[in-house]
Amino acid sequence: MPFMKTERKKEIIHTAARLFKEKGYNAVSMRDLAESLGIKASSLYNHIASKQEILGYIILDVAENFTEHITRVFPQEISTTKKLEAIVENHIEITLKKTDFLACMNNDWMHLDKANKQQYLTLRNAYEFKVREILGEGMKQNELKSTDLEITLFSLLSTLRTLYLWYSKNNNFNEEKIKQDLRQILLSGVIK
Amino acid sequence: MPFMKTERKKEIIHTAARLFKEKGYNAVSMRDLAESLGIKASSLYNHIASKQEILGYIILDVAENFTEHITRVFPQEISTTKKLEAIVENHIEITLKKTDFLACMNNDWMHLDKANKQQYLTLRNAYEFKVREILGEGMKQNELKSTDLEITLFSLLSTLRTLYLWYSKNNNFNEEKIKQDLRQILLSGVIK
DNA sequence: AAACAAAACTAACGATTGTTAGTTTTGTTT
DNA sequence: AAACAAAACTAACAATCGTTAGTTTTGTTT
Repeated sequence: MPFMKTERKKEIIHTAARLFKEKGYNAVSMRDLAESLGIKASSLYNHIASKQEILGYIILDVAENFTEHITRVFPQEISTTKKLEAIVENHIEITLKKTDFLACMNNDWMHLDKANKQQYLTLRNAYEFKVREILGEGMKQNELKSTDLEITLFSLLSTLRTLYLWYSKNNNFNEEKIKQDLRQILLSGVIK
Repeated sequence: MPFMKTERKKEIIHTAARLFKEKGYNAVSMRDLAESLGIKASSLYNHIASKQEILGYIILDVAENFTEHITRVFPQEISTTKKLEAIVENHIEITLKKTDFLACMNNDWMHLDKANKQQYLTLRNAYEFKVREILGEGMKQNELKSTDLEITLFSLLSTLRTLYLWYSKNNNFNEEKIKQDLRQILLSGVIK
């Protein structure tokens, strides 16, 4: 069966992400993961190098998704409001498409090994920096209310980061509706 | 030394909370905990019954703090805005006074044993229900903007729950200032 | 049918986990 | 000084952890 090269690996990683989301990285054993896939734990090592590798793949994958998007939006010559809307939209999209990966990133990034953790934190800091710049520019241009920059940033990101929790509970998750509602709640509270 | 009855136990629990906050429940061994206290792991069992007991104590303690407060505020005959302000204030206070316990509750509640988990979730659901009622009443009385109730609730609670993350990073955490800022961001975006 | 590689298996390893039993130290009370 | 209890200790247990080595099964390619 040498036709599926990385297919099985992806299957393992997605199953792992689902389990990690439910119980946390450390509470999921390789035997648990293997059982969910209908194989023995040792068979996993035909496809992956270590448990750590799985975690690294999951978290850096979704972290890079965020980085990629904001790197594209940041330099555009559009209003602050438009940029923030694009960011909210991106969070919603990733929440919908990569729920398990996102949950895993939020909850288990501190269990990454040293190299991966450093890379993750670098990406995260760069992301926060860009959002901070956008908010700051909006306040400077008098497009946003001049509340404390840091706390506004924190509040915005907190809500967006934990969106997946709310998504899991409400199955009637309408992408267009939630986009409008979040814009109203998060941005109308900030926009003059 | 039979004078300190529960003093040492509290010390253990607070140290555990600090470690759990940093590394997560499952990543902290009883030997790690003991070492932080300068004793051997087996000595812990002179004071506590199990690792689970520690987690249960931490989480239910802070959960009951929230319950107690909202049970007191909920039936008061004051405006919705005043109630929400009281809730925000309480979250700030607990964030400041019980940072480690709160972080532990947010991150490790799913590692509680069956009985404690059920009790925690009951308390949490009751809390959310009361906040939902308060928001609903405010919208009904036309005191709040009529955005989607569930998503407003989610956004509010997300920010408040993860306040401790922001607090850890910013050491210039002025209680009075943050109270005002959060009221502006969270409530002014909602209040007409 | 022979050859081959992917992917499963069995069996086991050394390390670590939470916890228990039994003993000694420590400090207070009589 | 004798008695006592709190709280430390040593030593070990059964279970589980991630992982490795070596082998067999499976399915495709020649």
